[in-house]
Amino acid sequence: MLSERRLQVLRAIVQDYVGTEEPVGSKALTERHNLGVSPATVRNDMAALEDEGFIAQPHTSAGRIPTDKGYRLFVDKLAGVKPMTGPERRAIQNFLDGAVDLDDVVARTVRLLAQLTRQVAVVQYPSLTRSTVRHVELLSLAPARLMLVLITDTGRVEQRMVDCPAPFGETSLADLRARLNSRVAGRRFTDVPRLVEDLPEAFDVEDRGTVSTVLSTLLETLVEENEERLMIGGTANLTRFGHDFPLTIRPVLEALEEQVVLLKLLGEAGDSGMTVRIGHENAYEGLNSTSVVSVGYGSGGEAVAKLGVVGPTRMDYPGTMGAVRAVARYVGQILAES
Amino acid sequence: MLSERRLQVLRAIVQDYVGTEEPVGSKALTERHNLGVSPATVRNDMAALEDEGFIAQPHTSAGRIPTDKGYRLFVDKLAGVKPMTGPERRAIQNFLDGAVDLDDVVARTVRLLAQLTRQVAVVQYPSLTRSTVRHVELLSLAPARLMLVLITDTGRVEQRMVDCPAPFGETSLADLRARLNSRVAGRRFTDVPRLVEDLPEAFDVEDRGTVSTVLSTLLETLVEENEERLMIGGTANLTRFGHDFPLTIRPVLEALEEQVVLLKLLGEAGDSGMTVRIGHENAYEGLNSTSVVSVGYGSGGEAVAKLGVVGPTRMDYPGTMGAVRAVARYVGQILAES
DNA sequence: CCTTGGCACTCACCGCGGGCGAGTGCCAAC
DNA sequence: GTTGGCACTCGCCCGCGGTGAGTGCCAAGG
Repeated sequence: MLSERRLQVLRAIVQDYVGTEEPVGSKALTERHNLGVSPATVRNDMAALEDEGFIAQPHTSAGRIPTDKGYRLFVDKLAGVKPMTGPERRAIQNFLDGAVDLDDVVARTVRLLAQLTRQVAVVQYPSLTRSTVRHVELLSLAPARLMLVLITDTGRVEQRMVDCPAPFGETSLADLRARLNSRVAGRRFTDVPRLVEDLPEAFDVEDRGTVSTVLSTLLETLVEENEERLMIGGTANLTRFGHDFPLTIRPVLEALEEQVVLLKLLGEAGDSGMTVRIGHENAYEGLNSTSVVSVGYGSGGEAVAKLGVVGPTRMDYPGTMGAVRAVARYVGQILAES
Repeated sequence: MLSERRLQVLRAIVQDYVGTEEPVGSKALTERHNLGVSPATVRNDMAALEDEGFIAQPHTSAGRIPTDKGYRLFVDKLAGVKPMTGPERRAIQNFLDGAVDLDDVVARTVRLLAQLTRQVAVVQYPSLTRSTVRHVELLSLAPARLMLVLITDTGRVEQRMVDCPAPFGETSLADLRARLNSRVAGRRFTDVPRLVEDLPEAFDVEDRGTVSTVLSTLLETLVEENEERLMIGGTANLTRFGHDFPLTIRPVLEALEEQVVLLKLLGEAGDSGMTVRIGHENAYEGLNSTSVVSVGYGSGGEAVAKLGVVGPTRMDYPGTMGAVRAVARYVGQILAES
């Protein structure tokens, strides 16, 4: 176990390195933080910290920089979450309050997060699988062609074309529409399959094929994973990444374009509370020099999706975590209101 | 007027510079292209081209690189559009054929363009203002709350909530739905205002307020400009931009995040045929070192939106133009089929 | 008048070597 | 356990000359 002071030293190293982006030495440390001990003592502590793998030196006889493990300790034990200031809070709220629809909420959230953290923001659309059905609508486009429109409680709208095996009359359509809604409106997506299971039996034989087709399309829509869309923003902040650009930035940009990767990344993060993945803790190789701070958000107490930021491992963790948490909270409020 | 050979020299310079990314000198030119003249002659020609502002040298006694004006001449007079090869064509078609809905078509198009050109791709969603109405649906969510769903011929779906001034019965709703569709289905957006103008008069006095509200919401949706969304992709290709990264790449990333800027950019491009905007021809400052190649695309003969790529002024214009044109053509086909 | 070979000149690039200084590890003293 | 001293390491900066690609100019030849 590390002594209290050594933890202080680690904290100081992380803070300085995050501020200056340069390896920090023993002398500079004692000057900028009043640790109450001499550089020599700090040197001993640093040697110990290095032995334990919390810090490293890029070259012999240069200062130390934190390792992923060092950041991990810092985040877990040494850093709090820096709360937003009052003005910041108000700014967040004002900015989000102007949103007109779900797309706009997500878009604004992305911008806001990117601006607050000066990093790349990622916001997942409220997931279908955890929300409830507000309404299901069926439109007849042609005798044997329907459009299925699904409206969720988060304001999201999904539509699908349905090619029917047989013509489907207007009265049957109205009937199906009514029965369907009476069963699923207000219910959670996960309950829908069970609720509509026996629906075809209520119809004439010649309509059952169509009803089944409609139902299976509906169920597909509900589970369809690629509908877990997300929006990203603030990629311009990647230019503040470091000095050795092209090599660092390229894989990150590539990862950001692969929504699949990002979704998996967010999915791996814990379901409750804030998750911080540091450097190599990220499964995806291209993000080995980045940290991902993410948290779930939702309209009620329950998280329906996640949002977060991607930035260099050398980031201001307390500030970033504070911003992410605050934004998630306000977005949740906005969603609950609408 | 420039002699034929001088044009050849300019073409050779552009081609070599695009290939090597390095200033090209007189000797290298004569070696790599058989111009039939000696380096000395080429030097004279280069001096003339420089006087005219088509090329410039970064430092005294280095090779020449084309100026924006030089690229302009190259594109206008010297370069053709390089057609896609057979295999490329088939690959494009295969890739796009797999799309399941409009979002998917756009997403695939972006990926495809980015991959083919190895640059940043921008695809505008088919614009509402030029397409036609396929169907308008009205759903009653609550006694005084409706949802308006607009389906376009390009497969796009827009929805709006409508708060009614007074409760609106199911029969009135069905009536409105029927009348509305019989008037606007299959019509162009621009014609809709005229077609629904007198619709409220057909209803009872107590329903007219609601009908008017619905209509104005519909009209708003039709003209709403911020619905001109677009999708971008291939930003990772920015890392191949040049050597002096951060400075070049940052403003471009910023521009790409500002959809407004991009939309204006595409909007400024000519309505018919392919448009190439080179370097400072782009109004937006951040894109002064990039060229934008764009073209309209659409389901019929008419363009309903634009797509294109953003890349360094030093790009392979014939190849890029070929790819952009080919993709636009195939996307048009896909849209026409669905 | 255009083309060509020759020639002197410029200047970016590269590799080398020395001085500088921040930072370290070790040690003896407190 | 802490501190000051001290020798050592090594990355960084800077100035240096050599090299070579490329240029502009000029005089000779078609």
